[in-house]
Amino acid sequence: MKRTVLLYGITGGLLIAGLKFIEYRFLVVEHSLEIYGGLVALVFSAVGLWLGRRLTRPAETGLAAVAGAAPASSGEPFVLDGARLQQLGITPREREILELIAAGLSNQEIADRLFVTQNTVKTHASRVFEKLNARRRTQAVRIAKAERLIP
Amino acid sequence: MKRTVLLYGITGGLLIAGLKFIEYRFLVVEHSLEIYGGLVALVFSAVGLWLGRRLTRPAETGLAAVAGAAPASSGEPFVLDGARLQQLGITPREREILELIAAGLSNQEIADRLFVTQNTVKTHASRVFEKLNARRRTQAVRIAKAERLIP
DNA sequence: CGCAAATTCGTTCTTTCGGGTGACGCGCAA
DNA sequence: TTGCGCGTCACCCGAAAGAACGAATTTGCG
Repeated sequence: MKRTVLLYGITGGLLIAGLKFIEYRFLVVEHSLEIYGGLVALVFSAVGLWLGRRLTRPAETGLAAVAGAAPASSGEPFVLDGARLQQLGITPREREILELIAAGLSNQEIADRLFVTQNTVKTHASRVFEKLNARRRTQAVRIAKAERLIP
Repeated sequence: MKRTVLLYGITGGLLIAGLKFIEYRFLVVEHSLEIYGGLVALVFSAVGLWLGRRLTRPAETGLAAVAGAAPASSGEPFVLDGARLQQLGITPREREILELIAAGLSNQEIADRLFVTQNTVKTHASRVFEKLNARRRTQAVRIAKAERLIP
C-alpha cells in the first residue's frame, strides 16, 4: 500500500513535469492555463481509472507458469507430478503434511493425526513453504495444486 | 452509472472553475502554475481512482445468475453457484474476500488491495468462516471450492 | 422517508503461524 | 567408518489470524 502510494506520487510528479515541459514548449498561448489544467485532469483521471482497475484485481503469484496438459476429464484423475516433486526436493513426509494442510487442518490436528509433535509438523511445513516459495499455508496450497503435487 | 458520469463531468467542471478562481484571486505568484497543476492532478487522480474502483466492482453484483460467459476453455469452466451463495447468506463482498484468501493473500494484503483496513477484512473473513462452518482459512477455501463458490 | 442489509472500522484478547536455531537418531551410500 | 538425507523434537519470538464484542455509515428497497 505504501509502495503503491509512493509509486503513484512519483508517477504524478513525472507526469506533471512532462506536462509542464510540453506546456512551456508548445502551448505558450493566451489560454494555455485551461489547456494545461484540462490535460492534467484528463491524464490523471485516466491514470486513476487505470490504477483503480488494476489494483482491485487479484494478480497471479507464486511459480505459476507450468503450462502442463490439462486432464480434461470429468472426474478428477489427479496424477501426482513426481518429477516436479523431485525438482523441488520435496520429501514424501513433507508432501503428506502439505496435503493435510490443504485439507484445512491446523498444525496441532496434523500432529495428532500423524502421531508426532506440533514442532515436527511446523518443521516440515516450513521446509515445504520454503521449497514452494510460499509464505502462508493458503499460498502453499494454491501453488501445490497448480503444480499437481496434491489433488 | 449515467448519473455517475454526469456527476463526474459536472464536478470536474466546477473544480476546474473553482481552481481557476482561486488561481486568479490568491495564487497570482511566480510558481502558481505548479500549484494549480498539482491541485488539479490531485483531485482528479483521487476522483479517477474512486471512479475506477466503483466501475470495476459491479461486474458481479446482483443476485444469483451471474454465471457469466465461460472464459477460455481449460477443462474447468467454473460456474458460480449463486443459489448456494444465497443459501449460505454470503454477500458479494464476503465472497470477494474468500477468493483473495484462496489466492493465498494475507489479511493485510487483501486490505491493501481492496482499500480497506485489516479490521474490515477480518470481519468479512470471520463471517464467511462462520457461514461456511470453517475455523481456519485453509478449511474455508477447501469448503468454498467444493461448494463452487470460488474457482 | 424509514428499515434492513451490507459494508466499514475499532478494540481487546487468545490462538495459531512462521522463522530461526540447534540437536538427535536412523538408514544408506561412498 | 564417515557423510548425508530424512524424520523427529525443542525452544524462543514476532507476526498473523481469529473470536468477540460494539458501532458508524452506506445502500437497496418498499
